[in-house]
Amino acid sequence: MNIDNFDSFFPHLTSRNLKKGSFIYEEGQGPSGIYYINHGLVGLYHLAENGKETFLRVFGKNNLLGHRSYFCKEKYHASSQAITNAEITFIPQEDLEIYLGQNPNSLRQILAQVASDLGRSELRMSGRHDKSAGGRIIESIVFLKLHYPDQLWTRKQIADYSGSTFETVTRVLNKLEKDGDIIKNGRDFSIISVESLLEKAGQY
Amino acid sequence: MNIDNFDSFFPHLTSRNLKKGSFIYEEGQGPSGIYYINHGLVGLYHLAENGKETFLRVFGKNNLLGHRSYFCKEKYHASSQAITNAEITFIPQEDLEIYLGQNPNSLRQILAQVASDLGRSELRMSGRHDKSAGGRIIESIVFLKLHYPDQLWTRKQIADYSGSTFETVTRVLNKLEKDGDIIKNGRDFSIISVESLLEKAGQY
DNA sequence: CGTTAGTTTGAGGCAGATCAACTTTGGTGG
DNA sequence: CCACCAAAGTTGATCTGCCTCAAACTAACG
Repeated sequence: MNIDNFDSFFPHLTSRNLKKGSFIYEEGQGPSGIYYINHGLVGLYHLAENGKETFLRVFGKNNLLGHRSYFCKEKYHASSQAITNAEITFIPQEDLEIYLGQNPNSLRQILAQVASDLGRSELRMSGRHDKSAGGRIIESIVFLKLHYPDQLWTRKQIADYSGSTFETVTRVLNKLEKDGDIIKNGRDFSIISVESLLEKAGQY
Repeated sequence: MNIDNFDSFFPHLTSRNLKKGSFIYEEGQGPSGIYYINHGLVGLYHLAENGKETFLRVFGKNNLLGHRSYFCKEKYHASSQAITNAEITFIPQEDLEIYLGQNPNSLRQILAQVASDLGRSELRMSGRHDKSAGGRIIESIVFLKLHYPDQLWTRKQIADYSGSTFETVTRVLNKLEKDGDIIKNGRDFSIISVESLLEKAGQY
């Protein structure tokens, strides 16, 4: 939860319904406010010229979106896209600043969130070199499944999150099922033991 | 500059002199305040169990250090080490909170810094997969040399910053000199044209 | 001027990306 | 409810960037 008492503070703002796959903003644009996710999932993606995608962050119910660029006054460094159908509310700069003025504690909460995300990002960056692809894939499925258990994550999404390819994700998933760490059903799968997986990720 | 009027606000705090190579804090410890760098350079490093190091961030004169962990109430996710002889001041939680209460704008400045660092970190993470080692090395020497021109960066430091190895850095540097983009003198080198380098980084 | 930390250069190997062909899933509309 | 089909997943074969290992060289400092 990133904003306290959202509904009571912004009763005049209207939400927008997004279909799965639609974009909220794109890399290079400049923010004029921030977004609040009423429900649904949104992903932040960086797309390189050569077509390679990196899945940077996931945003869910009650999360803020677009706040990083807003607070450092930069253009968006990545694009945000609805992973599921979603409902979001845009909070224009004017309303946001009034809210921040009346809720001095909220800035501290946002700072805590961004600071935590920075740590996570730096550890993921480190993992790109001090861990194998398999280890990163295991950590990624643990993260994605634990935080968003109801979501069916595709091999491509797991690959883009872990810094790998969907073929390699397939192979790792097959091995994990053979080892009894996960159970596949259809395109989805469920984790048998998080502890066992994380232990295996370290060995990789 | 991360803190306005540092000297006038904390006249009672004493600074500490650090020799090149000494550690300020280590991964896993919990912060009880933050550090202010009076002068010198400090590096933030993540060290993996298999010995691989990642050079996460550089801190220079008047920068804050250790603020990320402080504000999200996490343990340090990496270790900070003096790159040069340095002088730093520890600001205990108590003093810091008084300062923040009297300078509401400072929190916003720190948030802007952390938000900017998050963007940079995520783009570096993306670059680990959508750029070649050569491209990342070129971007790294441009960043390090432009921001800290007086520092002699070793091949190892450039490698750990770019996500590569010092042998590969050597080879890239040799090629860049052959192409006339840099001039080596001793262990150091100077950049002839930033534009030319960045263009080359994209092609890699 | 000795020492050591840093650099250079070459050779070889491999993790995992890439390419390709095929199969399965699950949603859609008739 | 079934037939269809696009999207997602599987599997195997190949290829390569750059990491790793090794050995010699050199700058820079006390």
